[in-house]
Amino acid sequence: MLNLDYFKGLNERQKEAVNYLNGPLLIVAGAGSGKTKVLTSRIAHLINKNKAFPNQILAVTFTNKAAREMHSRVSKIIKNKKIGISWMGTFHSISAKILRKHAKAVNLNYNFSILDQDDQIRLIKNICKGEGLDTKKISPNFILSIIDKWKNKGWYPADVITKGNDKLEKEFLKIYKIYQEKLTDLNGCDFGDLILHCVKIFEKYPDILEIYSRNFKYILVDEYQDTNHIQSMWLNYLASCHKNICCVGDDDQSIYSWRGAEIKNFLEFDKIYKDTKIIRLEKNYRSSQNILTVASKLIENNNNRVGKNLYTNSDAGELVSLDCYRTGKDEAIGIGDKIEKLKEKYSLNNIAILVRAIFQTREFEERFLKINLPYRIIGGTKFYERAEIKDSISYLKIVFQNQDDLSFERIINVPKRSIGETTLKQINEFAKKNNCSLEIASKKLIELNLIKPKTKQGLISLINLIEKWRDDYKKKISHVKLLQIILDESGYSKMLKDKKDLENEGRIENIKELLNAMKEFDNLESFLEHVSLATSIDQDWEGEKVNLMSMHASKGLEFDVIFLPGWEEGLFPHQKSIEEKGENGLEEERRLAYVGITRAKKIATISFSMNRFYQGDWIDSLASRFIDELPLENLKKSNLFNNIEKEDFEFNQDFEYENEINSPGWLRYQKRIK
DNA sequence: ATGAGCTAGCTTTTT
DNA sequence: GCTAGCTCAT
Repeated sequence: MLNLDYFKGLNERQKEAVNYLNGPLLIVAGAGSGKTKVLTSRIAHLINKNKAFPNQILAVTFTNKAAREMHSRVSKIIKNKKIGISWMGTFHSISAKILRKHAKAVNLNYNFSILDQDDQIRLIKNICKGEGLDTKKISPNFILSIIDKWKNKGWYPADVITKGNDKLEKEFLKIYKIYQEKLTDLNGCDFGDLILHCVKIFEKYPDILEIYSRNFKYILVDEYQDTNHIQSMWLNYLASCHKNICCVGDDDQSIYSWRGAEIKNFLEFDKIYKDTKIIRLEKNYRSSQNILTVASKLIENNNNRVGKNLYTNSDAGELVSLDCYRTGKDEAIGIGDKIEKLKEKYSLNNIAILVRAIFQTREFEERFLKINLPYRIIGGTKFYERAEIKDSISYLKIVFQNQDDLSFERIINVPKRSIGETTLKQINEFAKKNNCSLEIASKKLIELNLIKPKTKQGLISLINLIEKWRDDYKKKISHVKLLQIILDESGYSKMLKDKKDLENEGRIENIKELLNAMKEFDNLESFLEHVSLATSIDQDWEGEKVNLMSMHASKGLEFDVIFLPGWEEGLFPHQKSIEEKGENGLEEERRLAYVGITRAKKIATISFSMNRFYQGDWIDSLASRFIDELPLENLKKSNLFNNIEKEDFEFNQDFEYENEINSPGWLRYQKRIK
């Protein structure tokens, strides 16, 4: 039976939000106001009231993590009922699911591959080469960003209107056109296409749209402030029948405009949907009064916002610390020392350091290794983006989908098979001329005896192996076993084992982890789908470790203790952000600061240093302008300078400071090395 | 085909 | 200071 307790833990506003079921609803949910609770309760309520079957509810998030979280929380409320909310997922995963069913409508096969950014760049580079474009003058990254923008606007190449005589733009459009053609040939699509193709299908085939728009009686959207134009269109189509769309978001936490997010969608929601009910959740359940006040006062400096008044019943709590250090290194030492003291009261897992740019974690890592303070870094290089993982997956993909040229190209000479640039070019040209896949082209070239003996041998062995693996796959060998076979027979394992350095050991570990992760899936197909849409396998939260991450990555998380180092002009707000987007960029940086501060439940510490070793040089830095915007009465300022004369400092940067010797971490380090 | 050596550029990165 | 990505020599 259903667990009806879900209503008890809600405040009046939250109850209203859960209860208001019919018609468009916009929930303006401040930081820590319990929006996930509202969303999950709402889903439970819909099911409980028999308003809809679980499969008639569409719940969209941006991240897999958020989707998982929502899933597990709903399952907890709806005990015993064995129902999956089948349409709960990210924009991309739900789009992929729809697209697999109707792939033919956009000239794809149901088993199309999904390209990640790496694949996209390689494809663009290829096209540029073919078109004689200098990739040094125009970076493929830039071209890709233009194409992405077009896709976000909902434009296929034919829809793009170029401005009169902008030659460069015309060039980009040409590349876009070829790019889309190539994708079709590859039987693949990129992340943008997943959503764009869906929208185009909805537009062109009302009968298909009807299946979905009729089915989705209720739609819920998380982090609505981060949607872009095409996602908003996508939602409009799906909500067109019942118009029961409930979007939750916080304009103050919109920090992904550089990925195409438009706060406009959020701010103008009630213009798109008539009779929109707006509910504000302004009671904060997370932070102490001091923390909340500091964050609120800061964000008040933004002009472009709905404006809200967060309040809390919590105690004033500790003042927010504002620490000034002499150098970045001192900052790392100081924060390390503070954590040493705090860890008696708080679990390390509940302490986080949030930085603007991920390279800033280095200084902390160095220090923490030295004092033996365990830490984990969240974000950084994504698991599935690691070379060895991508190689493994490319092998699997080429077995599964024989048109996947990108995968074929990736592994053709990994491990080395004496197949170099020239041969690859030859294969590519042959494939282009005969309109076939690279694999077929290779076979033909071998038959025609057009390849040098040594290279030929390598190529033949690869092709035979691929065919053998396809046989294995048909024989229903488990996908885990299949990858093991592939890695052994291709010589990949041997390649890693032969190269004995630290990095390669890590690679072998990663592959083991991959094999482990694969076990969670029933078959190759579902695993590959997961891989295409996921970026990381679940971080291990095991053990007691301090968390290091970017402020972006911290959105949606909370910790007892938060450190916010590096609040210096140029670094935060970041120079580039202001240069590129002016006032809007600055406001987004300020929202980022707001997100950072509001992650803290009990203790927040902001810091900056006067000197920083940055990009190979010592630079004098200025405290961030955001620091001037913080309310003094909620702050506790300290200068954590060392008692060392300036001369000493300049003569010897690596001087071991006296106070360092007394720090707990340093003492333990001394013990350890004895 | 492959590795050494040099140069340019350096945010954030849900999918 | 670091590193990715390219050129050039082997």
